[in-house]
Amino acid sequence: MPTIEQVALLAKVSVATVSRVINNSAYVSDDTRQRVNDAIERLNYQPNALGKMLRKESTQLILVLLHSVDNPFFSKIIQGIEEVAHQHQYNVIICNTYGDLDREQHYLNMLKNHLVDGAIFISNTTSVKDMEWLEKHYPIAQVVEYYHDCSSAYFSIDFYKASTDMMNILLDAGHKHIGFVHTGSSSIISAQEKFRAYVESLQQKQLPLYSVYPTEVLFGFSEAKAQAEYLLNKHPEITAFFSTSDMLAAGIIDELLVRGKSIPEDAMVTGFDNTDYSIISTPMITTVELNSFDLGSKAMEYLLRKISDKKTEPEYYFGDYRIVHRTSTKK
Amino acid sequence: MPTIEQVALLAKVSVATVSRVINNSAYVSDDTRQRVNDAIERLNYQPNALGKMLRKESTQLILVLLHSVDNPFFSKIIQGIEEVAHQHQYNVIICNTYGDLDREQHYLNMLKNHLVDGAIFISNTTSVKDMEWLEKHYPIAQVVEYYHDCSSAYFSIDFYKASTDMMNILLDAGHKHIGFVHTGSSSIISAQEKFRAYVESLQQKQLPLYSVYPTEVLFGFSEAKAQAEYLLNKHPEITAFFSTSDMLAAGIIDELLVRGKSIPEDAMVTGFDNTDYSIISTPMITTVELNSFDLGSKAMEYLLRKISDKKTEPEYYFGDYRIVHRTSTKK
DNA sequence: CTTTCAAATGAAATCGATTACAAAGACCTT
DNA sequence: AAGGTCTTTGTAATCGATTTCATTTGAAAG
Repeated sequence: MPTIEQVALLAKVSVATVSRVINNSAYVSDDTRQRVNDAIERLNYQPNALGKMLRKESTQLILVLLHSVDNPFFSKIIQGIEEVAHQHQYNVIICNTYGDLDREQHYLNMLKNHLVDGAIFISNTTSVKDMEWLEKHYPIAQVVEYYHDCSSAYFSIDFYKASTDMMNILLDAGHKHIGFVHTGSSSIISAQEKFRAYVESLQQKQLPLYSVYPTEVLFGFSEAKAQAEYLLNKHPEITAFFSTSDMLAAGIIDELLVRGKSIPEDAMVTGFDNTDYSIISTPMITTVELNSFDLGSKAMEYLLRKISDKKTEPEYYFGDYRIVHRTSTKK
Repeated sequence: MPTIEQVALLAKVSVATVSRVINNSAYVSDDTRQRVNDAIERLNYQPNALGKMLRKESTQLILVLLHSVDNPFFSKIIQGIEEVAHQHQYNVIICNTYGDLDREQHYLNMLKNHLVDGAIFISNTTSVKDMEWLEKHYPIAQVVEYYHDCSSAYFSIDFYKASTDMMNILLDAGHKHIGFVHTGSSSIISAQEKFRAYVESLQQKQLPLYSVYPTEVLFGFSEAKAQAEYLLNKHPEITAFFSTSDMLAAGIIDELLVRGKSIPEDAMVTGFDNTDYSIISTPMITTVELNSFDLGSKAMEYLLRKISDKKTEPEYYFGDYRIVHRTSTKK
């Protein structure tokens, strides 16, 4: 592994000159430039990134923490982040936490140890208190999931409003017995807001609530199917389901079909996120589409501002969304 | 941002001693240890990772390059890699290339610049020649996709054999007109082997081939549906489809259902990878399940051996697979 | 009372780059 | 010819850690 020093030696110049050639940072005569480039070529020299980063006190690296990449919904967000990052010569590092605090802390050390210049949380496990502390010391931003009582910046959508819109579709279609299906952590803001919208929509019309207390199991087709089965056994009067993701909607649909119901005639179902699942499912699922790419890029742009100027004030952004009407609710 | 020097100053010891306390690497009296820890606490000191890495000439970082995290099939592989990596105090960095060579090269600089100790390619865009060169200079491994004429290690499955098994299911069910549907790059080994199995299975029985030349579009539901539509219009005699992924199978199924065919009575369809798509689809899809976690962990274990001993010989591993029989082929 | 060895600590080199500063030469200008 | 500017290069400090080597101290052994 050749170093800059060996290049300098071979080219018979100082390391400073080699550095100048590499970075094109100052006057170098054509002759020496040639010699240096030859030496670089001959030695197959690759500058050591660590040396550079240490000296520059900047790594041009951004950490993205998320539950797990296997949620396809996250993919577009990441693309948005990457797009902006690459435009500014930043590289993006994606790390899976699997909702495990230890693992998250472990990866967060990259931030604390200055291995990355900033971090974006797509779904956080860290407590509000720790987030607040991080916000004070490092450039960070939250995407989709966030803490309302945390001063750190976030880029999300108004889940309450979107969910209320969804509930209105079911209510306007005349449904009076609407079930709520959710699996996964109930501590995240999106889950809370969706549930709040469900509850308040029904309470305003004095309609009954049907929901199972969220299990702490992960977003799953089978879990949703099981919840739907449980609810339908207990309350056969249910004719519609509001669920918090497309995958769950698919599970509910499966259960309804097994029971011989036809959709949307006998029962309606709604999903969330407009993932591929909503198209693959038969019938296709009515769902909420967020501009996730936009959320990712907006967050990254903010982070860049924050990195270059520590005094940048945190921003709080709610992006657009639209409801995609499909067969699962459309007669 | 406090440095080790400021800690030393505050604790009235040398930086060497602070380092000893942090790393527990040599004799330190209880008294000074206490003082150092107090200073660390008071300054809220976090050691700078770059300094450490530079000196140690090891970053404990592994780069994972893949097309894009939005292919859920990759998720289990990554989990396998992470599991082993974390056991050995390595961190994993995931980077999306989107099949873009420039982007891949860009990320590969992390390897060339010694920012990571090794790399795993889950789906590579780099040419065989470049891979061969990388193999000579850095610890690398390939997972799932690989180059047969490249000496670098790989961990995959025998796609030809698995695909032949699949074809036999369709052939044994009596089908004589079987279509092949594939979208995405045809340069990857899995696509080639699957296609080879399709062709040879039919040729052995002197049966006709039905396939569209693969478009370079990405793995898509709609593209698969369009291909099925095209093939069925041209060759109404087709009664079965062998497709290279679950998502594609879902697209084909959709087209068949639109045409009023019932599955599996009128037509059969097979997928690949056993992703969630194969369960969500109605009917559920017969598919091939790989032990992806195992492939990931095996690759990571090899990489660790290679890192600690450059002379480790490359390994070539074919993992287990099993066919999951579901409604799309089961009468 | 010397010798020996372990424990405890610090000074300084080192990892591989960037960059401030200094200095020397070339080329004009007046 | 003196002074100024621009080009070109090198020396050495610096980033923040680890680690080698040397030194000191104190206790145990002879």
